[in-house]
Amino acid sequence: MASAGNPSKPPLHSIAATLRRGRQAAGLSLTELAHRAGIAKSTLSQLEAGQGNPSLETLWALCTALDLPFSRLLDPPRPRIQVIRADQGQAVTSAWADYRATLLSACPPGARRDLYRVDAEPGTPRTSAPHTPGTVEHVLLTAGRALVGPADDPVELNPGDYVTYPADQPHVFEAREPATRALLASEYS
Amino acid sequence: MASAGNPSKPPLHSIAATLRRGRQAAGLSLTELAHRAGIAKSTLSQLEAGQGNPSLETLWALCTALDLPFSRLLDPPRPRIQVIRADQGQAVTSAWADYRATLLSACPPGARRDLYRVDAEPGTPRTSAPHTPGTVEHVLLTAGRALVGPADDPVELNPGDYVTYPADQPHVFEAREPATRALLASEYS
DNA sequence: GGGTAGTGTTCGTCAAGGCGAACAAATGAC
DNA sequence: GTCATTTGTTCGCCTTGACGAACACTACCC
Repeated sequence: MASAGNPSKPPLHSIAATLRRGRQAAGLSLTELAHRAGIAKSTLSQLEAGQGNPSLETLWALCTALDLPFSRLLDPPRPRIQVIRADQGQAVTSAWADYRATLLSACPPGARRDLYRVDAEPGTPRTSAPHTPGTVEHVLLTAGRALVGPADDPVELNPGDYVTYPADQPHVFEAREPATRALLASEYS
Repeated sequence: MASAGNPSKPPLHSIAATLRRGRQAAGLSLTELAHRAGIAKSTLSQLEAGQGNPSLETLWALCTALDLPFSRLLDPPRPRIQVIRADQGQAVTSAWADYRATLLSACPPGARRDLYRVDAEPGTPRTSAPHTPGTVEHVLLTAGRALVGPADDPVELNPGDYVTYPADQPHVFEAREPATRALLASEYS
């Protein structure tokens, strides 16, 4: 069968765009980033122009300098904040058993989602500094009550409620009742 | 200033191991894979030996030939069934607020996780046919009680308990109390 | 105006990666 | 046993990526 010629080209332009966005988000000049990464700025310039065929060392140096996970090199754009209340969302029901599954969020290609269980008590709200660019958080409240979301526009959640929001900006988790619990998925890639 | 010298090296040996495992899993000889990927077998040989500094084109060609997502190049092995009870797991606590986050599962590179909310009632258990190979499910029980996991070895869960198990084999979700709820993450790629 | 300190670009040089042939080592057919 | 065939390795040649200087350009200060 021999699929000898493989015409698939590496997504150079995606990588170029990712690098440029990453660099600008970090507030670095091309010269500065090249210096930190230990590569020539000419190399970086060509890369951001979507030209060439960079070596692993070059890509890796840029990733570490930008504090980007390597797998983040080829990625898409952004999402926004969204709430699905406990009684909302389109559910998939089972024909045989009394079972309802509601799709809260399909995972975007290439993304990674770490899963956390959160236990919080009323008092000082927990405010998080912005994570790396592109990070999105998902919260499903399982018990209690909480104010969750972007620091400047949080959402009140009751048990069963779900919210997703960009986490590359300041965000907050404030328990409103004792023994508040949630599942938190941090999506970052 | 000037973090000029960046001593961090690309994980060449991880990539080498991944490539070798991928190739052997596909049942390909070094010659055959090199031919399919359109690269010289000498190049591939050196790569699997953990030497050199491959170019993006080379790595990309190998990924497409092996049908591996690019981000999967530097990855560890596989998971199995695991339970983290409500009071278990190592938590990250906040210095200021009464907030505890427990990492349940870090997402493997290249994987995708769809998030579902499940509502189930006692009665006939819901049994699922095996999903595509490599699929893993994560369940965090939020209310009620349930028997969850591989059909031949399910686990009893109480609120706050977490379980993960391979879903490319028959598995079950059986509510043991009315108004049983859970978050289900389906990890499949 | 000139001078300076930034920006990101283009160019010539050099080292290094990729290629293909030649190689050794293991296996199977006869 | 010999002859094939396939395995993965090593080697010389050539292409090419990375480097660094020189470049054009802008902004700001004096």
